[in-house]
Amino acid sequence: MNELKLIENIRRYVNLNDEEAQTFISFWTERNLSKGEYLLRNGEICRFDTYVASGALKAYFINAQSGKEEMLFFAIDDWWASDLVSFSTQKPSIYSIQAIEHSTILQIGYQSFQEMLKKLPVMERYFRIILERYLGSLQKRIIYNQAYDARFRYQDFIETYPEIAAKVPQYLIASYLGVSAEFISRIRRGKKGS
Amino acid sequence: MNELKLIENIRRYVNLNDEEAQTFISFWTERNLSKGEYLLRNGEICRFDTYVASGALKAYFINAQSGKEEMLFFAIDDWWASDLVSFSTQKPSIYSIQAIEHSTILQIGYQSFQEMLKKLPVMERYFRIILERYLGSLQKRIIYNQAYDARFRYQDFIETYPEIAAKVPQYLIASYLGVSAEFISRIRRGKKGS
DNA sequence: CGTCTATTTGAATGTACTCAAAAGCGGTGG
DNA sequence: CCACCGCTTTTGAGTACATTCAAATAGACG
Repeated sequence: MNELKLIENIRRYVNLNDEEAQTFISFWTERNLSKGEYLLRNGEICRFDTYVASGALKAYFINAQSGKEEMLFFAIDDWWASDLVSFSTQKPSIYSIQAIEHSTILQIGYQSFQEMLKKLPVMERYFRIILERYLGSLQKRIIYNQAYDARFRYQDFIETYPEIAAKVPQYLIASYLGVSAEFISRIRRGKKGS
Repeated sequence: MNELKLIENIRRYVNLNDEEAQTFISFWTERNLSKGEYLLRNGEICRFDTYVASGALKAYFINAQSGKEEMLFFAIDDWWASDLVSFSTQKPSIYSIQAIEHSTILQIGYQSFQEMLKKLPVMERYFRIILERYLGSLQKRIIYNQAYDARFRYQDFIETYPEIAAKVPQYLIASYLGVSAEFISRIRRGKKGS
């Protein structure tokens, strides 16, 4: 069931026949995370690539000065949730990933991932596309944070990611947008004339 | 000469024998850009991957509200300067890249790039590494913009990229850091007790 | 030198933050 | 079914970090 979700996702970007899909699936392991459980902790090496079949995760790093969590991204149903840099280089991650509700994930270890790519070279393309899309979203985010005010960014966020806005508490979205939770509240209150 | 610089760069990450290096080099074309010349304009498709042998380029996008340029990155000697997303997808870019001084670059077209990868599969690895490093720098930048104040970010910038700080006008660095040019000036003035 | 661009300085202002407290919401147990 | 608890959101008041606009300097280049 969950494997099919992942295959469906992949087939949006590359062609994969049923046999290849079967081979691909055999590399992955399903796992459940309860609320609050960690997928990865700051300083650890990201040893698995993780696909989120259902649930919600947050990736954040701790501000050394204020001690507060700064959100890097969210991952909900049908998204990826790994530190791609740490996974690819097998070096320690600079952030943590934690479940914010019960989640079901599919995982593949680093070695298996390499084997899988050898058996199914077409997947190189898929993962390059995923990487590029993530890159694009990071660029957009940098640009938007520089260029636009908190109100604009908040409204853009809820339009771009309505499913996340519906699931994730506001104070986490505030952190993602680089704004205080209180200010998001004020934005929502005075949103009439938009 | 400039080709050797690129080969040297590549050999920092992957092994390439002299024959492979020759093959690789044959795909690239040298080109000169004079100050102010554009490598890419917002809305155009990025048709070349570009290595900067010497000089300095800025990548920026125009804020629709204020009309101001918002810096996305700089590329100086021995760096890459392309919109990787636009190049890979062959879709229009959302930003522009322009020479801020006379620059010498090496370029490869989209089709040639694909052929080159077929002939030299080892280069897949190199370009994935470059992509990941860029990804890491974007993540760091997002985190730092959220977490730290302008003074900290400025000081981190000049420590991390002293060569850029030496070459690029302050008002462009200000834009890169998401700060006004005037405020950077004030930071520098009051930096005694750092 | 004069011109054009870049940087600095001043004064007033604004956007968003902090701290503290109150209100809302959802679940759990008596 | 209501009371209570923990967590999230809202509200208020005071404040800070950084901005804007305007003008003065300082640098670079022909």
